[in-house]
Amino acid sequence: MINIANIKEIAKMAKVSVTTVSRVLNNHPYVSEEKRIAVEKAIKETNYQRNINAVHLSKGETKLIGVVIPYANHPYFGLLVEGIANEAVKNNYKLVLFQTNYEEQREREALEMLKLKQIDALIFCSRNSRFKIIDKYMVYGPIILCEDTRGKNISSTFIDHYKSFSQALNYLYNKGHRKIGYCLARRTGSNSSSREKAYHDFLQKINEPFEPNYRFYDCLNFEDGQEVIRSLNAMSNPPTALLVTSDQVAAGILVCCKEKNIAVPDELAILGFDNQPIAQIMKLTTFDMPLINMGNNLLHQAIHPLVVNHEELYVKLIERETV
Amino acid sequence: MINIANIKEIAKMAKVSVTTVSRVLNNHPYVSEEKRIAVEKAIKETNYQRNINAVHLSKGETKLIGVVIPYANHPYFGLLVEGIANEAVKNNYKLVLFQTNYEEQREREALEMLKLKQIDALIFCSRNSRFKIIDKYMVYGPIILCEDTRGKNISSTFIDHYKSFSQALNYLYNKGHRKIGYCLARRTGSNSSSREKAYHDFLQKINEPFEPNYRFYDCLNFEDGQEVIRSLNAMSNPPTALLVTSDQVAAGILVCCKEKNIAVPDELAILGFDNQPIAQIMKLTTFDMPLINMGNNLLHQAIHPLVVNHEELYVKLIERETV
DNA sequence: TCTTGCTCTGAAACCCGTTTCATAATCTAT
DNA sequence: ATAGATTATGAAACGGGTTTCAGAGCAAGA
Repeated sequence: MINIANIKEIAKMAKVSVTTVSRVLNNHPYVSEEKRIAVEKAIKETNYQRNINAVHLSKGETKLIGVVIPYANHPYFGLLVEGIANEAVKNNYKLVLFQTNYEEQREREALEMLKLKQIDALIFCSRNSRFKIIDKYMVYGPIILCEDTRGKNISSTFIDHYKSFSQALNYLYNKGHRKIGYCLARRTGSNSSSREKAYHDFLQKINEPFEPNYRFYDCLNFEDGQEVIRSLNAMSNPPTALLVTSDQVAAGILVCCKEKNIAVPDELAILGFDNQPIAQIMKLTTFDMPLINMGNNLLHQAIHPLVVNHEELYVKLIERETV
Repeated sequence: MINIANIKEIAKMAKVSVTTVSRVLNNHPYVSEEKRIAVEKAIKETNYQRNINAVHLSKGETKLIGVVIPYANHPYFGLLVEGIANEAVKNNYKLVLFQTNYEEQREREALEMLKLKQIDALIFCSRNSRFKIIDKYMVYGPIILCEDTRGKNISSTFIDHYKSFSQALNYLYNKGHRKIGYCLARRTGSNSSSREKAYHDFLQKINEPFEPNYRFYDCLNFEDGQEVIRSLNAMSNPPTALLVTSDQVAAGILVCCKEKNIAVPDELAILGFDNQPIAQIMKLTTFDMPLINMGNNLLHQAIHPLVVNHEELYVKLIERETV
């Protein structure tokens, strides 16, 4: 029984106007019981389905939320999207996924879709485009970021990475570490900058020199741990502790340590981030990040764009055996 | 400069009919150079953008492809989606993601969106609904599956899991193993069934008894390896080799083995599937699955639904150190 | 009794493109 | 020279809903 009827036919069948049918469909008040029942009967009999594109055209909304992520294939974004998706289901929204590989062109496409009203709102889980560009598109619909935007006119759910990185550094300091390195996913980006700033401020506070070699970038996946250990091995004065902003990478490092007989945590302490399942099984000390929660929240902000609000979520230290 | 103009205004400005504007927008032939330039000028001046929802209503297509996955947060589906997404970008399509957690209700929503023409085609990376239900929706648009559908009237890109599982079993057999267990992601599903059938046929062929304890289900993530090793430890007569249909799980098992001093591969051989990065770093022997490729192909079939076609892709053994 | 204010209803305007059809002008081939 | 194809153009129909507006019926308050 292929889709056939349109609202006119329903109106004819129920002997009412299309307006009344539309009212029934949208649960408007001011429809008499009698006519409502007649319309519902006609709908049932014809197996009528609204043409959703017509609805979109009329209403100018699509019930679609854009989600920008650099890689679909990474547990951090996996969890974030999971959180967004679950909340979307609850609220009868669907997601349009933009996998960008951090190409600005892809991000621009997402923004353009917002402009064209093909999506109702846009969530940036991570971005490469400058803020200025994103700002230009804010008139077209809600845009939500997943980074600290306090002081800016754009809503977000975020973790204060300056704060949590500082917390992590202090934790290592209290465990006696003075030579601390770190691994970041990328060189640029709001979150990375916050962390680097925290690092520099920390060094200053404890009065230790800045060692450029102690920084590692492009640490994204399990396999990136190899390169870190390789570099460490080549150092005459390697760090005694490593802050690793992804449990995947931390796990990769850990495996390499075992292989190369580097004692963890005695020779090298490893502190992860995310508290992914892999951290649990590998007994990784890590900072729990409420990613699912964060996803929930992001979607909520996207569909209830009442006011600009910045929602901070907090990390929690999970002590296990690598520090 | 908020969106303002519509096609009528452009027509007025360029002193042509809306039809001609539409022709220019859609690169129809039969527009004189002169008018084409006038229209393009008006478009540029007003910064005109087509209302995409009106286009959808008119054309009955959306340039949106639905992608059904159970979990966003799993490397198998991550790679598959990555492959689909990359090909989508190339062809100017966007993806609508349906994360189902294997709930039929979610799968149904995706199918309904196809019916409502809110998406042009639908790709099932994995499904829970019976084939019969999916079949009912095939009149509404292309549906592509990621499983062996040969003999069925529905397109797919797939790996013959019967074949590859048999290949894996034979490989272990030739290495001297007779007591072989396996870990699957779920109890039901087309791929799992093929593998179980391969297993049974293999046992019969080599004339070994069927040992129900050697089967493990719900092995999806890294942490699920723990439970497998726990069970194995409690067995008086455990398998000497394990076929693990996800490198994540295999890696989890491997880590647990190290922890419990189970020698791999001497005491327990582990054979993974997928050839994820984690397999490389952990020196896991595994079957490479062309997931990105598969994703590319799935999208291609979705947007070029000319005829029913079943595209088989092949696994490739990667010998490392766990068998 | 007269106003005011609900409740209920439908005609018509609106959202905004695409496509069909009719017509005219200009070529091409016989 | 003439039938037939090709190029070029716009009016109008179409896709299918939502929303505005005007009007009718009826009840409550002044």
